[in-house]
Amino acid sequence: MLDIRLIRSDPELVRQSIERRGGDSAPLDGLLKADERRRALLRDVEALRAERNQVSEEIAKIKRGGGDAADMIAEMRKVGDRIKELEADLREVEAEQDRLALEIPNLVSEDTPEGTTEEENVVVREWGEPREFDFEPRPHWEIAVNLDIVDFERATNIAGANFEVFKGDGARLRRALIGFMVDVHTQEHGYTEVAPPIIARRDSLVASGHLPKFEDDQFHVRENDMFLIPTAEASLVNIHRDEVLDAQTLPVSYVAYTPCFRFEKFSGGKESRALIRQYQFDKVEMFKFVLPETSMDELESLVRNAEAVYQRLGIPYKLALLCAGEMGIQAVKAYDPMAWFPGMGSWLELSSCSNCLDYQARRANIRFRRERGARPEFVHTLNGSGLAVGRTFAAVLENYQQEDGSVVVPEVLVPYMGGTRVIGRN
RNA sequence: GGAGAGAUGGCCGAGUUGGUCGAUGGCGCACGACUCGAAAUCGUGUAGGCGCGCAAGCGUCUCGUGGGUUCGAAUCCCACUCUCUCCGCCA
Repeated sequence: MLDIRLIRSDPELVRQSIERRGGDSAPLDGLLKADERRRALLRDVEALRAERNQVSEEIAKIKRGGGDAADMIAEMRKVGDRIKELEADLREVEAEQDRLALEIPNLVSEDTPEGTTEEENVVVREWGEPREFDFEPRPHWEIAVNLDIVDFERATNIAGANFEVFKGDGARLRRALIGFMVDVHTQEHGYTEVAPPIIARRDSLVASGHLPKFEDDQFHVRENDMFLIPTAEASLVNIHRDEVLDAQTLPVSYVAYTPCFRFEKFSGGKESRALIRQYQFDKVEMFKFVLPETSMDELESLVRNAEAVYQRLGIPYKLALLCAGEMGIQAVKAYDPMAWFPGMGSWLELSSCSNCLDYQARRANIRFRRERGARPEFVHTLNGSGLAVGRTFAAVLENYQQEDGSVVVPEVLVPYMGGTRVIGRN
C-alpha cells in the first residue's frame, strides 16, 4: 500500500496514477474522507485519554494517602464511557480506511508508457533472429502431442481441463529447464535458492498484493482458509515479514522453483491454449529485497537476469516496457521479455519483472535500518520470473522443432537431459 | 486428532494480592572516562506505530491478536492466533 501521508499531501499524484492505469479513483476519495474523519476522532480520543491518565494518577495518590476520591471516580466513569463510544467509531473508520488503502494501486513511474492495452507496451530492445523455417512450423501442442511428451487428454482424467501430464522426455525436459534456470541464477547471478511453502495464509497473500482484489483467481483451501500460491512471489515476500533487516545484508536475492496455481476462469483464444495458460504451472521466480535508492538499477539487473535465460536457451525475444494499465497493482514499473513462438506466430511473455518500491514492503512490514539507532525505513522489493517453465517448454519446442516432428535439445540443456540431444518419437 | 505448557523491548529474562510498568536486571550495541592502544572496569544512553508541530517537543497506543471488566490492566475475564513438549497418525 501507499504511505497515507503521501496520499494526504499529494492526492492528485495518486489520482493521476490510478487514471493512467485506467482504474477507478472512487476508493481514493473514500480513503481521503476516512483519513480525515479518523484523525479528527483520534484527536478527541487522545485528549480524553490524556485527561483520564492524569486523573487516574491523582486517584491513585489520594487512595494511597487513605483519602476519598469518589467524585473523581464518578467523573472519570463518564469520561471512560465517552472514550469507549469514540473508540468504537474510530475502529470503524480505521477498518474502512484499511479496506480502501489495500485497493489503491501503486504509483506509476514517470517513464512508464501511457496506455492500458498490450499494444501500448513499448519494445525497448530485441535479441535474436527468428529462425527461418523451410517447412511450416507447428504450434507446440501439436509437437508435444505428436511426440507423446505431453498428454492433455489424460490430464483431464485426473483434474479436468487446464492441466497437463508431462511424460517421458517431456517430463525430463521440464526438470531440465527447472534445474538449468535455478543453476544459472544461483551460480551466475548470485541468488540464494529457497524452496518455500506453496500454500500460504490469507494475510500472506494480502501482503504480496494478491488479495483482497484477486480472490476469485486463487485456489482456496476452505478447511483452514489458506491459498495455493499464484506465484512464488507470494511466498518469498513473506519470508522476511515484520522484520527489520540490517542494511549490510541488502540486497537479499532469492530464487525459488515452485508450482503456481491460478484459477483464471476466462479462457479461449490462441494465447490461452495448451501450455500457455493452465490452472497449475511451474515457475522459477527471482525476488529481491533492496535499498530504496538502488531499486531502479536492481530492476534493470533483474531483467538482465531473466534475459540471460532466453539467451542461453537461444530463444529470440523482444523486451517490452509495460504501459500503465498492463502492470500489476504492486508495480511502478515492469518489463516483460516476450519470446518468439514461430508455431503460433506470436510473441508471448515467459517472464515479467517488476519494481514494487515500498508498496509490498509496507503491506508485509519489511524494513531495514541504515545504521544502528537510525529509524527503520521500508525496503524496496522486486520480483521477476526467471522463467515460467511451461511457456519456456513450449517456446523450446516451437523454436527447436524439425521437419520430421522431432525437437533438438538446446545445447545448455543437454547435460540436464542425460546427454539426449534430440527428442524424437520412441 | 488427544493432553499439557507458553507467547514481555535486538536477545535473555523479571514482573500475575490491578495504581508513576513502556516495563527491574543481564547481554548486546553506541558514546564517554581510564589506557600509549586494547582488554577489563566505571559512567551515560539505547523500542516501534500513530496524531499534533517548521522544529525542539508534546500527547497517545503497543507486554501474541481482538474484545471485556475497572476511575485505572503486562497483571482479572472471554475469544482467537501462533510456538513448544508428550501421545497418536503419517511421506
